Amino acid sequence: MVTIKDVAREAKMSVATVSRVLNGSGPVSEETRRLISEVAGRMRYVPHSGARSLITSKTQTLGVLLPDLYGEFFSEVIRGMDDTAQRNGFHLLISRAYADRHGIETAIRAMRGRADGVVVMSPDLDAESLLNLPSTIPVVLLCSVSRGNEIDSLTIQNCRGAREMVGHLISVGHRRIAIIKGSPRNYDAAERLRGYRMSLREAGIMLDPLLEREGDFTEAAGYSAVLELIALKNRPTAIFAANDSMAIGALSALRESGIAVPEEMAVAGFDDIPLARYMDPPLSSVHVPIWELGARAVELLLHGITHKNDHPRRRERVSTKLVIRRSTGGVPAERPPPQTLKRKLVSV
Amino acid sequence: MVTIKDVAREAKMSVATVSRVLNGSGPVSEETRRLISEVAGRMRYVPHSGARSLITSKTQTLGVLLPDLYGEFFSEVIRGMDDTAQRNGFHLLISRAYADRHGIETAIRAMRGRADGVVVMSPDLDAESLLNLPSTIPVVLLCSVSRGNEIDSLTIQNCRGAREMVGHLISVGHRRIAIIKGSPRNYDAAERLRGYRMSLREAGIMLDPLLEREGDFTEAAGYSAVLELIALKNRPTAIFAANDSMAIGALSALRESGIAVPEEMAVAGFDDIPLARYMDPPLSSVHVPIWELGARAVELLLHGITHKNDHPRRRERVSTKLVIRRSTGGVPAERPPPQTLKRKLVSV
DNA sequence: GCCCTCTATGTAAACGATTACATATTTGGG
DNA sequence: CCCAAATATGTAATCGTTTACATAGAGGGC
Repeated sequence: MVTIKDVAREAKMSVATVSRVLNGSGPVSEETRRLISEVAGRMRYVPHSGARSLITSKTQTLGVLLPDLYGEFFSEVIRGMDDTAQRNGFHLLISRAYADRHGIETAIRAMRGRADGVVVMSPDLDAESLLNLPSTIPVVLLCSVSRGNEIDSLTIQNCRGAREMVGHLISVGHRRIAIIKGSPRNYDAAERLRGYRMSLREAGIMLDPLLEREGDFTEAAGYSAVLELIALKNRPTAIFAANDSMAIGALSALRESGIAVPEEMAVAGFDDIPLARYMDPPLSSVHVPIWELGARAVELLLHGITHKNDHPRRRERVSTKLVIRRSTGGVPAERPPPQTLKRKLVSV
Repeated sequence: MVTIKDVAREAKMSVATVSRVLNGSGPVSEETRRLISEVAGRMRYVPHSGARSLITSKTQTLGVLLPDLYGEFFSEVIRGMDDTAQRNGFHLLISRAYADRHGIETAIRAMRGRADGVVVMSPDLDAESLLNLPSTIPVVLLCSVSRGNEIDSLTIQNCRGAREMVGHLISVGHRRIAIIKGSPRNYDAAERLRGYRMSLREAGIMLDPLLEREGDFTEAAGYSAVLELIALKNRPTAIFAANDSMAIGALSALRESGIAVPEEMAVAGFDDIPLARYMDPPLSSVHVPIWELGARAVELLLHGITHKNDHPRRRERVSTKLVIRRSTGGVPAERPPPQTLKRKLVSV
């Protein structure tokens, strides 16, 4: 491997000068600049980032700790992070970690000397556990919050989004509205449940425990929850699933049970994954700007890094948007004319 | 930050001994071992991986270069890679790169000193461009092959999978079978097209250029391709989409046009994404073991690394499997009894 | 008691860059 | 023509590890 010394020798210059040329730091004559650039290019010299980061104590790398995430969410959040990181000259070191405190600590520790900061996504961790992460480098919490105010955090406007969707169901006439919940330990799921209940209470509708079914964000969970719901003596007329995957499982179960959507049962989801509009009927959902979520998390992290982790902590939420399609009935279907269809779909 | 020197001073030992204890190398007395472990633990010492990799010239990190990938594929391939990497004590440095030769070269170069090897996924790049990647570290090509035999590569059994699916459509009686293609520059897409044609030829069916429609792997492309196909004077009776996303777009278009699937039109996809079984009707597809794809790519890369890139190059393909559901008709629907449903769904 | 072989530990040289400081050369003002 | 300032380049310390080599003491065979 060719090092800076090799280049220096070949160009008959000192390593210092070579370094200066390569980094554009310090004064160098135009002549030397050209000579060294030429030699370095010819020898295909590439600086060794490990060595560089040892002396500068900057790695230009961001760690990302993720739980087991499936589908579009994972891809899109990473896309947002990578776009933002690259634009700022950073790389992404991605690692999946067990969601318990020990797993996270180990993973964060392994980042020492590898990353300048870490985005930790751990929606299933309870707030206390995250209180004192043993980290000297900046940390941003994604989709969870710590109890204290020690860590920057970024979350989805879960509660508001759920409240609006349930509010919409109520506004088109539903009174018996079921929810398929996510895991009780999951922050997003808990917040969405809170929004559901809040909305019902606001409309003066009594909460019915029978209408709150367990789920775990998988299609299979949505499927079996529906089987239970339609077996009830007093069936709901609408179902709000805490995410789209479960809503899709729900649609599938309703279809097989011969229950018409939205006529006999309205269905709504959360996330607005790209496939939602291709369901039958197209699925109403709460749109989550996932790319922005990743992008913003990295921005927060970079801010922490430039301020050497000595900055007022922030707590932000990205806002959601109601997307009403046919599965909730009551409102004209979203069906753009064919000629404009392609562009619109791609842009969403 | 606490360094190995701090630990040495605190334990009144030399850095060499501390290093020996921490790495379990060289002889140390049981007493010193305990003392140093205790001190290091108490001081929360974590070795600086940058410094370590500088001297050992091992980073314990694998680079991953990906194009713009969407949905389940992206998540799942990374999951497979990360699982395998972690099991071998490696980390993943993930970067999205422009798919042109220059972008890839730059990205690979940026990996120097950061990664011990790189997995490059670049299905849209032509074979020649990949011929001489300027890399001293091992490279594995994913979903593409280089013309020479200079680089390890791993691909999907695209051609065989497509051939089998089209063969199945033929076996249930179809003669006019359309294909919605992927981008012509995409390796997977080209191979799937080849399998489609091969299968038709084997059955003595004339190829009809009108039945080969352009696509780009998006739902929108599938949607509009179907609108064109059903406008033909001599409609096909079956549609093979080169991936599931386009098949889903196709289903949506057929539904809106009031064409019954599979009675009036059979539809098949490729990839077998988890959602395929939740479509209406459940979508027949060619199953691709995505996790295994990622896992195997990392295994190949690790092999190259341990052999210092001086090993016979391999060219492997992961095998696909036909999954027939209702959208192609002709065969009993896959609908497991409710009680076993959940387990089965999750495991797929 | 001598020498040889272990075992346990320390010393110091790498690894490949950056950069403070020193030195040499040029430039220009008076 | 001299000296200060500016410019260009070099020398060497440094970052935090690993590890080859050196050293010192302990144990054992003769």
